[in-house]
Amino acid sequence: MEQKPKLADVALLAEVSTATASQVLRGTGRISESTRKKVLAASKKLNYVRDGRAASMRSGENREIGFAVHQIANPFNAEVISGVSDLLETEGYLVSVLDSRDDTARQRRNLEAFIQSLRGGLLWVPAENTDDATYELLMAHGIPTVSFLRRFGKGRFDHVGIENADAIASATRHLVDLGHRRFAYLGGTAGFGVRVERIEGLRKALAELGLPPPVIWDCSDDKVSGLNEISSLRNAHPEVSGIICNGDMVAIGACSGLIRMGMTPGKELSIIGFDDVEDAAIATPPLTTLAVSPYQLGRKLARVALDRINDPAMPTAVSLVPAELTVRATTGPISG
Amino acid sequence: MEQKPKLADVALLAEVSTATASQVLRGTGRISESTRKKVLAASKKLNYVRDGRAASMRSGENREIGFAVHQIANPFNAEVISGVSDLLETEGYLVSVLDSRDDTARQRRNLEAFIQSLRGGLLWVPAENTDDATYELLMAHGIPTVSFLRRFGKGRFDHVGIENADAIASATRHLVDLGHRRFAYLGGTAGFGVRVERIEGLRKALAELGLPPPVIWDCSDDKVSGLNEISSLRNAHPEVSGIICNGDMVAIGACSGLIRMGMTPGKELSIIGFDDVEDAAIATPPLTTLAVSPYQLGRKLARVALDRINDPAMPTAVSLVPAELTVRATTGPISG
DNA sequence: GACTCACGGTATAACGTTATACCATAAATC
DNA sequence: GATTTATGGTATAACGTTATACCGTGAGTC
Repeated sequence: MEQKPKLADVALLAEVSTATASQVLRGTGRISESTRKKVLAASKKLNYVRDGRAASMRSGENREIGFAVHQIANPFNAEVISGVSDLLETEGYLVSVLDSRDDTARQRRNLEAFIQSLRGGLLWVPAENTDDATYELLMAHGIPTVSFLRRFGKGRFDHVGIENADAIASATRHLVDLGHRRFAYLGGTAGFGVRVERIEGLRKALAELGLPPPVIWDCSDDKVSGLNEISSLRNAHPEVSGIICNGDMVAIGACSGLIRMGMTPGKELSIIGFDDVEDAAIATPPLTTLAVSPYQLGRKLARVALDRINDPAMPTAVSLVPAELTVRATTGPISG
Repeated sequence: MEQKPKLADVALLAEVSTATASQVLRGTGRISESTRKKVLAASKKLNYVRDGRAASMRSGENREIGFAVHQIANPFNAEVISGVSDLLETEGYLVSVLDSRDDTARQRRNLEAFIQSLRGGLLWVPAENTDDATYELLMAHGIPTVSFLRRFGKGRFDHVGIENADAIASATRHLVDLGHRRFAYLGGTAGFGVRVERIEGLRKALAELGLPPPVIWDCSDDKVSGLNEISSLRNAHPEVSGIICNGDMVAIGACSGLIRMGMTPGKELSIIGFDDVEDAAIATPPLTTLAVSPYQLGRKLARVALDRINDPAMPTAVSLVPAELTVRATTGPISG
């Protein structure tokens, strides 16, 4: 196989200068139709692909966007990714995903390597307990960055997230209407954005209704944890009948756990998830949840990123999208 | 904020040449301890991060690896990704993920953009119906590539996959021992690697036992499809009692479907999945499946890629890892 | 004291693009 | 016919690294 063709090879074959070839391929519109054709033919014949590194270095443009998530396995994130890339791809960007697995050290390594290639932008779900230094790192290197879901500090980056407090308030009202009086919040680990806001919302909603504060029960946001933790929670707090979960996966796990314990979600205990991932509707029983459309959320995120890239001087902003209570089978009137 | 510092700035501050600064930062070991310290101090003080584009362009090295998958949402893939990046990160590589969503057009766009930045390597689960041109594209640009799971042509790229035929044979024997005589293969769409090999394996295993050929029932590899298709399959082929699925997700969906229809997986019908994703063990009922450790598979994949990168001249090879029958609750003796 | 040699530093030319400024030529204007 | 003005092409200098080849200096050898 021959050497990788470069612009000079194309120019040579088309009998023009590299400057001309470059203009044709970039479509500046300054080149006559006849030479345009020659160059395009030559490029095609040689199977030319430009070296994006060189191009980006010279032009200062880079149409690659990174999406650094805390957990690639999370189906919610997977749907967000679809929304993000559908929008960005139509604008000619390439979206690639980095996974920190909520490990700050891994996240740090990933971001350091990412920064080196000076890509066009970064969408970022910060890992839990991300330290200031990592934020400084990103700030210092001036890559347009949008934080997502988990917010840190204020006004440092653009942010796209969920109206957590409002959502939780509507879930609480729903359960209270069904007769529930004692609540727990299940899932998530201490200290990070969404969970803090949600618990705060729950506390406030209960206080306003004159009800006792909720039990807070930490665990990771996956099915297995939900399955395991629900029995401990039940044993420790038998008075609790309304459970609001940090995510659908924990909620689904918790429902499986209840079934294993011989109970029925929506009868002895009511459970509400968060997100409305695809599985929520087809779980047995179908899960009552706070629905945010992850796909639409992804599109919103992409839009914010594009705006930032196109106008880096704009003041940073926070966009919150609402979550809507979707009642299915895991909530019901209190029994006994 | 000042301009982004470059190597020249570091060299200036350390009072050495850029050549020296470069050598220090790369650790060639040719520079005296005293100047080494000066340079490192200057670099730290300026918060210098090298421009990876320029470095890669000049040196021809690029420690970024792309992993192009057909479906990022698939939990199996998510676990593979963990294995891949755990191994590659220890070798100083950055792994980023591209999602084709099994759409050949999107895959094409992604790969074209990917190639432009001339990264260090590509791990690739080809989308279904990937055309020759896309393979040519990758061949032509000489990026070390390893295909994964889905094989195409022969010997063009290194390949890492699963011993599909053997696995299916053991699943078949298990079901036959339980008394099942009529089989179906559920899930996957026509014409691609793993499915072809598995169906072939099933055909052969049944033929050797003197049993009738299997029913082939196509559908996408997700829960919803499994849930929906199982009833049509049941109606169309009431004689079938042993179902082998293309993946755990379809299998779990099919089990949910059976339950909705008032049946019990492992009684009227036996169902076997493939992969052993995390959900398989905690599904209700727990799923009998052909277990491949996706994490270990990922490490194997990464290993093969590294070997290829380190020795591009080596002849291409195919590595197959076995899948092990893991009996849980969705298979049982034939009833009636 | 002339010769070799290792050591540690540097000047310089790449890598493959694109932005800029410039220069022909032909057409248009008076 | 001289002057302006589009039009379409090109030479050249960046972008920020690293590989190569080179060159002092001082120590070691005979």
